[in-house]
Amino acid sequence: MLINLDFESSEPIYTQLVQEIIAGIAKKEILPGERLPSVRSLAADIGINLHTVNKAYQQLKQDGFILIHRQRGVVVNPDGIPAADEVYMNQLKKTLHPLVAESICRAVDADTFMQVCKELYQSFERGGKDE
Amino acid sequence: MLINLDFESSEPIYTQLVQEIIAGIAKKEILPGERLPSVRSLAADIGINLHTVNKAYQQLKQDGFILIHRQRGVVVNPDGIPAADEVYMNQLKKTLHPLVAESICRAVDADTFMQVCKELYQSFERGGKDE
Amino acid sequence: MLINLDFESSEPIYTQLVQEIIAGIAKKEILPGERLPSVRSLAADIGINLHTVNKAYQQLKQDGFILIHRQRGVVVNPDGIPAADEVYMNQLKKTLHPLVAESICRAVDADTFMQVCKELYQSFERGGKDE
Amino acid sequence: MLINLDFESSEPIYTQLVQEIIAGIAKKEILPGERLPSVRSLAADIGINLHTVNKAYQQLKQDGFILIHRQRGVVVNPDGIPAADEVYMNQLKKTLHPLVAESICRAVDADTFMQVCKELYQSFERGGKDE
DNA sequence: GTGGTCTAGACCACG
DNA sequence: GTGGTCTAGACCACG
Repeated sequence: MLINLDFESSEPIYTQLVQEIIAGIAKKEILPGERLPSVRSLAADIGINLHTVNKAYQQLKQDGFILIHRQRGVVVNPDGIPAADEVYMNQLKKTLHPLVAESICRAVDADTFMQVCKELYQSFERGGKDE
Repeated sequence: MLINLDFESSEPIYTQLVQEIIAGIAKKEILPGERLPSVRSLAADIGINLHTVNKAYQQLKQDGFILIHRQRGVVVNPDGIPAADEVYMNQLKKTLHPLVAESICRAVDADTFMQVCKELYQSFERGGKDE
Repeated sequence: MLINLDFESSEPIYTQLVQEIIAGIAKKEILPGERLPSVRSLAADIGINLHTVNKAYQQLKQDGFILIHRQRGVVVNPDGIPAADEVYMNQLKKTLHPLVAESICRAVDADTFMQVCKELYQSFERGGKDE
Repeated sequence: MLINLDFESSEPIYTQLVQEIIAGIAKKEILPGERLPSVRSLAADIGINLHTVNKAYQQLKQDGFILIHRQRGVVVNPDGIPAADEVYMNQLKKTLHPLVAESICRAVDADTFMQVCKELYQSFERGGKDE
């Protein structure tokens, strides 16, 4: 899996890292039960601090994506990622809301918007070269 | 237009304000050429800092949503909001990307995702009671 | 509220801090909506690192005890603490299980055990001098 | 006796092992004077490290649950487990304190809390299927 | 070797 | 002044 970080972005590094790993799982580059690099080795590989990696891992653990064994390291949740519940769907809507609002203002119609979503979905199925 | 702010959110107040105003424009509650309250009066109405409102207005101006005249005050861009260009669409894709990734992991399929988007679009057309 | 930490304990400082603050809420020394000290001032008062206080606050936030406003600081959840749900009760049972097991081995009968619990409850109602 | 370990728990394995054995004694699945498996065989059975089992046994010995003979192996204390003394009761109170505090905050009243304890006691008498 | 905890110190966004 | 992020470096428990 390729981790792609933008150090100039205002998006925190740990958030970007979280998103990259989720993308890797979505693309099935890492499967349930598979190991992720240790905090230290990933930090060294990327060239960031170990605490930053740790913060990303803690959030992924919190959200059910990974399990952290103190000894055996970090693995993608072997039971799979928890399916979307009402809380997730509401959160998703809340996040999409301003994107839809601005798109409407800028004359992007619903079909175009949905087409963009569909293509993103397909890019993950095809191996996710959109990243 | 109703401005709805969540002071407990981690989203900065000025960002929420920007989004609320954009939502108001999307719902056609405020039309091109119409005036927005002055920085001072809006700040007083909502009970937030002058700088916060100013920051929001500056960003809206930057993005082509409003014009700020020294004398005539703040108006929604009379020429309409600049239509989406390639830069906007790329930015949109980049923002949607992690949402799609997590949704895939959580077993939300493309049709469900697009249905959520469609409903959001419809909520704006109907007057945006989803806010 | 008095924060009482044991730096010799194997219990992490941030965990002790979490427990002390929960005890303060249980004793009604801090009420819903009331402010807690800022991360920095509490760290300075106790003589520990700001990150340690932050970790405690983050956990309290996670568990619904407090809200963290970036500007206005930290307040006890004005809506009150989320009531126990099934998850909490199961967690509680799981934590009590080994305590009951060892107590049985050591000839502490159910009535004595429950009496200890009752007295602890009463100590909180009386102002919690048991701490 | 069934040893049930959760390798995904943040609770150290040796602590879980200690608790499982104490639970077995509480349920009278192993009686005073009865032998426990050797360090080696238990480690092999469960599939964990020798040191982990050893650490658990050392703690059980320390707390008076078992005796470790060079030749005769490991036996549950034939004189029975040392009864609770003041030290134990104080330790128990200290452990229960944060559980009671959080339960109060979460609107679990004393009767409910004690009922949970009572049911745990009963589960041990009935053979401890709650484990 | 692994993650967990803690410290010290820095810079930043927000308001 | 507030919390958020990030770094660098240290020591520890676990196995």
